[in-house]
Amino acid sequence: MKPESLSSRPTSRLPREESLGYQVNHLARLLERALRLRIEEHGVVPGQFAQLLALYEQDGLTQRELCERVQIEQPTMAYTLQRMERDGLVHRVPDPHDRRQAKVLLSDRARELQEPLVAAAGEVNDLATRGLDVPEVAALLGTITRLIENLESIGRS
Amino acid sequence: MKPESLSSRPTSRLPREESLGYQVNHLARLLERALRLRIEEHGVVPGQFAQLLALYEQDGLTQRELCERVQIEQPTMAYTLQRMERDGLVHRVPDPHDRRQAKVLLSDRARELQEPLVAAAGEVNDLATRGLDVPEVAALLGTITRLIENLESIGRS
DNA sequence: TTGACATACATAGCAAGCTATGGATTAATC
DNA sequence: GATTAATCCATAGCTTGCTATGTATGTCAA
Repeated sequence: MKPESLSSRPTSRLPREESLGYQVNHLARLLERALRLRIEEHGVVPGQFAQLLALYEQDGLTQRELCERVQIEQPTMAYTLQRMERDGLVHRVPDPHDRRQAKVLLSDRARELQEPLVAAAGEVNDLATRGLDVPEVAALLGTITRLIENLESIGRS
Repeated sequence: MKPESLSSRPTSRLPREESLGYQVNHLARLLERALRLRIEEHGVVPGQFAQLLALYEQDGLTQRELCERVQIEQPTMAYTLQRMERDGLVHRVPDPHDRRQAKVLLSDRARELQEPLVAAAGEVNDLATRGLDVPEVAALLGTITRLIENLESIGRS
């Protein structure tokens, strides 16, 4: 009995329900929507969320450091930081020792949002994983991490 | 020993690595990139992929029907179909019985792309799931499906 | 010290997703 | 039959992601 990987199916058909890429994309959009509904009252949008989490861990990172931690390309980060600055979540302080870069610092408002934002993310997680037991969720996160490692390793090989 | 769900953690910290939403978003972007690199030679982009799969299953769907199958909002589909028409992948034939709608039909070129596109998706799936055994991948897809059902059910409740 | 390379950030242009809204056509109701 | 409601699609405006490219600053070597 052959393993029958997804790519070795006999015909050229590929139902969406069996397509990993489609399912992951769909899930990502649903999670983003659920998060958006719970954080918009705080004037935050999903694309700013990971940046805020990173700055809660360590404030004053540079744009480059944020890119590495959040795993977002630099131009995307540049625009996101512009919107976050516009929305009063961060401000940037030029580094006097290296005028190419600037430290990104949380505003007071952003710091006050930490609790409700993390709570909102927890709500979404709980909602999404309703009916699943703890090992199942752990297995999910573990498998996702392995896929991410697989996909990131191709750039480095 | 308490279950300790993601939302009931003691502090207000939420490492990205433990955040379901972040990890799923990250994985989705990596899968999209891997697919893009493999299909761009055929003049197709990731956002057109699910639509093509749906039309390979059944040609001549309306925009509305495509939205339901691909689970994309109607305005997004409208723009994507415009680009697909521009790129010579589909054309639209007005329905004489209901002038509000039109059937979306695959071009010859699009039909010829079915084999290589499905092969490309298979390659990405195999690459992403390298080192995982078949039950592990099946469990992943099954769990993802359950999360999708959980998140979709909130709109209907 | 200066010319070449490297690094940090910004900008342009595009894709792909969303919500909100509008216009045209069909269906339903009075 | 006329009005109202529902349906289908298009458009506007936004966010979030990407690649490609430009500009300014810093670094290093000749």
